Formats: sequence, structure tokens, C-alpha cells
Amino acid sequence: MKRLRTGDQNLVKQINKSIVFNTIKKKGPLSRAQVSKKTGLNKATVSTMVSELINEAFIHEIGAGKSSGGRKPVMLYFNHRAGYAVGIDVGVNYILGVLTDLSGNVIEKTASPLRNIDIDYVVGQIFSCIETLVNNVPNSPYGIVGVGIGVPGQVGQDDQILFAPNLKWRNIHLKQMVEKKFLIPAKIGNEANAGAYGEQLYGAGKNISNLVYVSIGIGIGTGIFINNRLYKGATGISGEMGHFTIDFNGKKCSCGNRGCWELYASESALLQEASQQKLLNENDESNLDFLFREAQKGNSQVLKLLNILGENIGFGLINIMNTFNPETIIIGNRIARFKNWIKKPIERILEERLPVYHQSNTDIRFSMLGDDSTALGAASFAISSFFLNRKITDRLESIS
Amino acid sequence: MKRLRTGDQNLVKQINKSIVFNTIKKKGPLSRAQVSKKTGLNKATVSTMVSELINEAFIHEIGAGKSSGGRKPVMLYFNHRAGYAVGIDVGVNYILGVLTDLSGNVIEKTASPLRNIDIDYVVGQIFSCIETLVNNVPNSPYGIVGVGIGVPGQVGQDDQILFAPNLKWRNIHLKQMVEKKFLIPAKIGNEANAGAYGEQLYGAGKNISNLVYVSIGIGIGTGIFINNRLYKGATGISGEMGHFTIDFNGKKCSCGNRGCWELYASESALLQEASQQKLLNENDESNLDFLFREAQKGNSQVLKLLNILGENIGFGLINIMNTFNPETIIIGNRIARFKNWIKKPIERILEERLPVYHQSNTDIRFSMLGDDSTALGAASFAISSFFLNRKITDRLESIS
DNA sequence: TTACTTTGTTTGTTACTTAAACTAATATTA
DNA sequence: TAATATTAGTTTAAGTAACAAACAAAGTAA
Repeated sequence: MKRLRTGDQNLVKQINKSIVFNTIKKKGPLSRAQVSKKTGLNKATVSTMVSELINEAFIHEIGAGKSSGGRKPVMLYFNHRAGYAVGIDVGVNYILGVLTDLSGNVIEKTASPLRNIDIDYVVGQIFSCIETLVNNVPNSPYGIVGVGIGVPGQVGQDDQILFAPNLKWRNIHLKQMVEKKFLIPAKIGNEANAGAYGEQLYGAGKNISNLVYVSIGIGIGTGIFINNRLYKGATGISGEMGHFTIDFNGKKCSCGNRGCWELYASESALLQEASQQKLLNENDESNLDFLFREAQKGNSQVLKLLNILGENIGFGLINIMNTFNPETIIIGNRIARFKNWIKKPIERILEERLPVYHQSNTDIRFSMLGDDSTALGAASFAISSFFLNRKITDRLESIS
Repeated sequence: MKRLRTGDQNLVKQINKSIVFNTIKKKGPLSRAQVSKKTGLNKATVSTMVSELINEAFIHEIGAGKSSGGRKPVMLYFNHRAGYAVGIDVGVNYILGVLTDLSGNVIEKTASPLRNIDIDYVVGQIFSCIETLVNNVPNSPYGIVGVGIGVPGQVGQDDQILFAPNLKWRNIHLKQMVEKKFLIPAKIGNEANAGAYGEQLYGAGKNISNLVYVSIGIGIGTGIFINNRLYKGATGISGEMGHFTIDFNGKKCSCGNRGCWELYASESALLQEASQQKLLNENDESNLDFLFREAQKGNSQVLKLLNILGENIGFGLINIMNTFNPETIIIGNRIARFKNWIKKPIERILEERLPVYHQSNTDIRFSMLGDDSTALGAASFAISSFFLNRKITDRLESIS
């Protein structure tokens, strides 16, 4: 049973230290006096916490600020080079790896194709990707604080990969493999959850408490932020909204259900339809690029397909809005490239079919981090976990 | 801007007092020593908190317990008669009111039909319902701690009724009306949210952190519990899962969308189909009772209808499971009476269409509180709010 | 009767925030 | 230029609450 956290002096200090740290991290540079005013904490308390944080290398004094009629303030700022993190996006036919500082700035990036989905081969590629990045890390107090990996599949609460349909993996303990090899803490997460995390921290969903990130690639995955927290469901496998039924008498899906949304609104759906209309060469890996170029040229047959795709995406978004009433929905992954052609039909469907759309204030946005959102999110899993272990987390809920 | 809660001694005390109180409330009767062991708090701390709680009349000493080889323990128990709450379920053609103690035990109950849905008339009926119940409250330290009201519509974050389609109400400030008239704190909530609250506290969802309550009546509403907290969405109108598209080319719904789940799986859907098959007398208010009796008699035409209804409910439940991966789904409101005939088809659809690993972990249950769940949940809104104001809430999240 | 247990209270210590007094360093004004 | 006001940050003393340890109270076991 989970040990209950009781209140004591230590907890108070943890809370206040976290408040000071995250205030400077998010709103810095700030002086001690400004932090005191912003947080409501006493100046003395702020001073104590700041000096500890400086000792721990998380905060830097970056010099004097402007006086406003008295002594000059000493400005404080988050030392985002106190450590670095590795984030890996494992796709079905590629691996994308990033090395970031603690603010999520990309320092180094590697991409390599995957020739097959054999577990040993892919793990080998992941290892060499991590190795490359780790070897390039600048000198810093904490070094590599962790590795985060986003995979296209269901990840259980113990970070075990339960099932990754497109990779044909089941029950893979990738976390342990990485930790054993590199002796660095590892985090494994679902690709869409990682993308949601990335967008919420650094991208189109910055500081939005309730959002749904819809990752449209070969299939459709979703990442759900509720009250500033990623919702993972009872056993860690929520957000399989690509498999919700939008036509209960529709086509059969490989998941066993019928009329799943992703059969109508994914990259696969687009390519399949294009193929049936003899628009594509079989077995060409760059089919999506081809459609993109054709769309840019104004190929009316392709534009028609994209229009239908947009409408089909819209049907699912209505369901998401009715279910979650989120502040923002972010559309990400490869399909986001087609923004210019799918945005209008999506909005048209919402206006036609969701009368409260205008009142609901829900914002439909497209990914800001593009192809990096999963890798960045994965890296930030590792960063968050590092701060959580150092007890200066942002997750201490405000208690009213 | 929301004022940030910083850590101080007072917060520590609040946390620990809440822990002591809620431990006794949920697991009592317990001695001071047992509470100390269960919570990890020092014996001295527990003693201090208990004596304050006794002074405030929330805890009682109920006598000596059994010795286990030493001094006899003094057993402590929640004084659930320290105050009372009123809960009201406003239906489309009825009002149900309950008077409960602080543990949700029903002390008094009133039900009356609604002859029309005119706002003034209904508010008048609500007032006289409250008055009846308030006049019957036993003597107690705190008296009536609050009134909770569940309504079939969307309720905003300030407790304003935004839209109740079946009552044809818009922007009603019922909370203020009640508070002005009775000088008692009032809480307004969506009917399905209240039902979810009731079942999670006292019924089929007791102590389950992640659950979805599906209220199937004239329409379908849902209440979502995530991490022991009711999820209300960004503007308070989440959980409109009745308007989830399960057939995007299907029948038009009054909401503007097409193929909404509630067009196939609600009481209305059942009655409409029965009516088309000439099974019912027009304009008979007790049509649902009639179908229930016919089902009991084994009328095969009715059983066929219920079979289809169950399947249609199943389609929507698949969506809920894919979206939320909850521990439990609870089916409530009037349709729950037909449990014996719809349970099998629901389960059959889930088995057919949902991969095994999902299904094995989510429990499909039926309401345990029956017709009272909304009224009881509404009452507990008021009770929770009372405890929140007294700072002995259960909502202080465990911080890892 | 004696030894041992268990319950619950009292006492002194510790760790934390805070207000207030203080030092430091600047701008304003006469 | 010197006096005054203002702002930044530190030090000091006071207060609060949890805790460990010692204690008192009330039982069982032998």
C-alpha cells in the first residue's frame, strides 16, 4: 500500500523550495524581493531557499538588475545547463534522438532509419543513438539526468511496454535494458503522451492545464492533460481514442472493433484511399511526401482527399470536445504538415455539428514542435522525473 | 489570479488533522494508537488532533475497546449526526429530495411530480421540497450544512445552469436563489456528476479512484472520476458523452450532430422503437414501467428490443474504455432497472469488439443507489463543501 | 504479587516560517 | 554635495507544530 505522506516541517520546506524554484524557472530572471512578492513568501524564506538552490547549481545569480530608487536587485535565473537529458522517439521506420538542456533546448540531434522492427535490432539502434548523444554532452554539474523514450504502443504503469501493434512488440522491459546498459534513469512513455508532454511544456499547449493532444500518424493516439497532469488511466493505457467507434457498423479494425476513428482519419486512411484511386506507386516509402508536394501544386484530386480527411478528423474532435471540454486540442505528428488543407474542413465540421463550438472556447491548434514533439516530450519525462526525485517538482497541487 | 498556497505550520496542521479525521471517518472505530500506526503520525500529534476534533463535535469517543495485553483503548468514531444535508434531484417530470446525515444516511425523503417545466413553478417546488426537509431536521451542532441540487443540464464553474435542454432553461442562477431564500450554502451540479459522486462515495464505486458513471435516462449523461476527483472540463461542461458520434452518417440529433450515442442507447431510443412497433399506448407516462413488466413476463418482442438496446449501450462503453481505461464503469439512472436483460448483450459486444487485455481489468457495474444516486450525490456535494470550508477535506493529494 | 504490554499524555528538542530590526546600496532632492 | 527616502537582502528573535522519549494509567499473564 502506498505510504501516506503526512505533514511535517520537511514537507513545508519542500513545498516552498519548489515554489521558489519554479517561480524563477518560469518567470525569471527575478530578484529575491520579486520572488517574495510574487509568491507571498517572506523575504527571509526566499533567501534561504535561493542560497540552497544556488548551492545545488539549479539557480544562478546573473548580475545586478535596474534599481527602482534603491539598492540594485541581484537577478536570479534558472541554470538550464545544470544537466542534460536524452529524448528518443521510436517510430515504426525511424529513430529520432535529441540531447536537451534542462529547459528543453535542443543541443544535439540524430536521426536514423529503421530497416526492420526486430526487437534486438531496434534496441541496438536505440543504444547507439543514446551513445552518440551521451558522448556529446557538455560538462555540467549533473551530467545526463535521464533518458526518455517514446514508443508507439501501450505502456503500463511500471514503464513496461505492454503492446506496440505496429512494432509487433509485447511485454518489453526497455527501461531496465537501458538502465542496465547506461546506468542512467530511464522513462518509457507512449508516443502520444510524450508528444502531449512536449507540447504542454514547450509548444502549442504551453501552460494550458486541460488539453488533448491528437497524434495522427499511421494510427491515431492521444495524450490527455487534466489539471496539469498527464492522465494515464487505471492501468496506464488510456487515450486509445484512435479506436473509438465513429461508425458502429463500419469497417473492421485490427483491434477487433468496427468503425474505429483511425480507419477514417489517419495517415494510413489517406494513403489507402490515394492508392485505391491509383494516385501512388506501390511500396514507395515517400508516398506522404509525394501527396504533400501534389497538394502544394494544387492537384485537385489530392485536395479532395485531404478535404475528406479533414472532415473525418473533425468527427473525432467533436467526440473529444463532448467528452473532455478541454481548453485546447493540439493536432500533431506527421499529418500536422497538411494543416493548410485540413484546417478548414475540420472547422467546418465543428461549426456544422457542434452548436456550442463557439461558446466552448476550445482552441484547435497544430503542433508547434513538429517532428520533435515526441522526442522533446520524452526528454522532459526524464527531466521531470529528475526534479521529482530532487523534491523540487512542479506537481505540488495548490490547495485551496 | 489564484493566490498560491505556500507551506507553513498551519498547512501542516491542516493536512494532519484532515488525515486523522478522514482515517477515523473511513476506517473507524479506531483508537488513538491505531490511528497513529495507520497514518504514521506520532501518538502525541494524533492526540492533539483528536481532542480538537472532539471539541468541534466531528469525532466521538464511543467507549473502551478490547485490550490486547495492556491498557484498554478508547475507541473513536465519526459523529455523523454533527450536521445534516439536503440533496435534491430535479428530473424532467419529478423532484426527489433527501435529508441525510454527514455519512449520507437518508433520514427523510420526499418525492413529488412536476406538472410542467416552467422555471418559476419548478423553483417553487424545489423551495417547498427544501422547506419540508429542513423542518424535519433533528437537533445537532451544525444543523443543515448545505443544500445540493442535481439538474439535467450543463452547469458552469460558478454553479450557474448554462443550459438544460429537457427543461428548456438557460443561464439560471439557482444557487443564488436558494441561498437568498434559506441562508444556507447551496451547490448546483449536473445530474450525472451528482450520480457519479453518490456512487463513488456510497455506492457501486466506493473508493474507486478512476471511474465513469453513465446515467441513462431520457438522454445519456456521464460523470467522470479521475484521481478521486470529479472532472468537469475547462468550462464545467465535460462528460457530454451522450453526444458522442457512434455513426457519423447516422440520424440527426437535436444537438446538431449526427449519430449521437444517446439516439441509440437511451430510454428515449427504447421507447421510440417500442412505439414504432406498436407496443405502447401513446402519451402514457408509465410506458417504461409497462415495458419492464412485459420483460418480466417474458414478452419476446420486448426482450428483443432490450437486447438491441444493450448492444447499443455496449458500443458506447467501448469508446469510454478506450478513452479512459477506468477501473470501473457504472450504469445508472432509470435504465439500470433493466439490468437483467441488458447486461448480457453489453458484455457480448465488449467481448466481441474489445481486445482481451482491456476488458479483463475494467469492471462493468450497475448503480447500487438506484433512484437515489443523484439526490444522494447532490447532498454529498454540500457535505464535501462544508468539510472543505472547515479545512478537514479529503482532497489533499498525497505527494510522493 | 510481579513482570510485562499497551494506551495515551507530558516534556523538551528541533526545524521551519515569519515579523521586525538591521545593513547595504542606490535614487532623489534641497 | 549632503541629507533623505527607497529598495534589496540578511540577521535575530519569536512562535508553532511535529517528534522522540519519558512517563502515567490501566490492563494481561504467570
